[in-house]
Amino acid sequence: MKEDFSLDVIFEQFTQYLEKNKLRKTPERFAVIKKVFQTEGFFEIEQLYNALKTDYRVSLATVYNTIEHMIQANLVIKHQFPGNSSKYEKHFNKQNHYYLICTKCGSIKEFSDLKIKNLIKMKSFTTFEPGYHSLNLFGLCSKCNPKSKKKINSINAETKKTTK
Amino acid sequence: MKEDFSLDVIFEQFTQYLEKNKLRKTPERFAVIKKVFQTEGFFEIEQLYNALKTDYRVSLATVYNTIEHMIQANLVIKHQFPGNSSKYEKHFNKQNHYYLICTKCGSIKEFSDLKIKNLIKMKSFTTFEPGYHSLNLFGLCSKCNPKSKKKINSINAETKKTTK
DNA sequence: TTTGTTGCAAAACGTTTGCAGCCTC
DNA sequence: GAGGCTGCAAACGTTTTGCAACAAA
Repeated sequence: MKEDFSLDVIFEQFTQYLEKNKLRKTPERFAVIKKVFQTEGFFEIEQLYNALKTDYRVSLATVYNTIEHMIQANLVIKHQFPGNSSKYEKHFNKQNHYYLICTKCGSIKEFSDLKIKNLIKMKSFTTFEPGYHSLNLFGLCSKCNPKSKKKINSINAETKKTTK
Repeated sequence: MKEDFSLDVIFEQFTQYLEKNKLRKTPERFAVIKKVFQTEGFFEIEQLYNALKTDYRVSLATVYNTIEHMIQANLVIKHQFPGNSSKYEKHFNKQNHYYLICTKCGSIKEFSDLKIKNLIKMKSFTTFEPGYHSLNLFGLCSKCNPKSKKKINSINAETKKTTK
């Protein structure tokens, strides 16, 4: 799930959000954003906080606060998968999110599918304005599936191939 | 999202699960199940616990414990929508779950779409065995959408119509 | 100067755990 | 009878909150 972005553009987008909402441009906020966009894949708050602490003085409360703003500004997505703590993910512009979640071991694997994506995007509603969507397929991963000694009759095995 | 079920069948399915796993058939467990299947829509543990307490002596721990077994037995689904506490839903046999979630007010509305459902069900994976899926569309509900004084150009407004 | 934002620590909250006694099997 | 299950209360881990000091506007 590669994305093109430069920190400048991100900062710009966030600055606009801050100004629009009459919020202050504090160094802490930009430090958090920078770290988030340097992080690959999911991250948890505690993780991010620890990473930040090493070269910057921030409090947990500020990290939570800033992430919340980033969500509002459409720069971060919050996932609440099975497990104790929420997972977050950077989210440059609108994107969609497809996951295979193992109901036994909890492992999460991303996949993508253009046909599904387009079909969902086509759909419109009378009173709801869709932004992004996320699709979770719950099931058993290869490790947890008893009858999986390599499944052969896959019609279209396109995990991690269809992207972009 | 109406479902046909009788408590007997549910009890039967759960009993099978218990026996298969060498677990005991305690009255508490059946009291929890009964209450769950008498509940419409989502519920939270605290809610369920309070409802049960009025006419039965159960502990919170037992409620959590039993719900966990019901999930394993495929009788309950756990949702972790934005918000503090998990939401649960009875789940008789395999079903899928489609929601419109307002990113502003957090309201959740169910919808369904046969085309999407079928397309997703068609998909197969080399190393993953899908069970059920859930699709979350995040966006703005009518109340929170500034430019929604009744949207007219909806191509196919089929919320709550496609459900079988 | 004003007032939003910060760090800190305490509190809150949902959920999990330990344990003695109970009850299914 | 043995061992899984219960209720209870304490513990846990994440997230939120209150507040005085600080700093962006």
